[in-house]
Amino acid sequence: MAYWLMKSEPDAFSIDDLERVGIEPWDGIRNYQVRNMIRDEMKPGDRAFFYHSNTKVPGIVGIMDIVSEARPDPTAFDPDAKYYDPKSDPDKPRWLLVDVKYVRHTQRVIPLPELKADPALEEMPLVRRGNRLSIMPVTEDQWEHILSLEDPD
DNA sequence: GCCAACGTTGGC
DNA sequence: GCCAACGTTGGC
Repeated sequence: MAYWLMKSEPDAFSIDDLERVGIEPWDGIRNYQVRNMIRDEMKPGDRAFFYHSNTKVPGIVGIMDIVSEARPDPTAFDPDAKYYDPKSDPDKPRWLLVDVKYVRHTQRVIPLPELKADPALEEMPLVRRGNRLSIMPVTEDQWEHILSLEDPD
């Protein structure tokens, strides 16, 4: 079982939205490195942090389960979709998604500056300069460490 | 295959 | 809203 961190802008899709719907196709991935990771390494049963990006307080806000294999992202075929890609052919899909399932909110938002300041997390791509991956792997040690930050005492 | 221009991400 | 970083596009 592997661990991940997945970013979403809460204005587009938030942890509260995920709680409401339960299971959601994580669509809109348009980066080859991320696509290859979900295709080759992500498996049902893996667990992920939900991260709010591009918002007033960016940070980790919840936990979810990966509940599907990677499968074609139908929004790539939809001319009206925000992430429509005319080069993605339904017979040979270029973009993939996985389904994610709500587990719970974290006990508090764990803000990015706190993650950045933590020596135990300095290897995380999230806190490294210039990183732009919307999905990234988290080691088991990092996962456990972040969980230990939930309770500020 | 090079690389300038352009678009996107995302913190601040 | 600004802008650094970086991926993609397309002319050559």
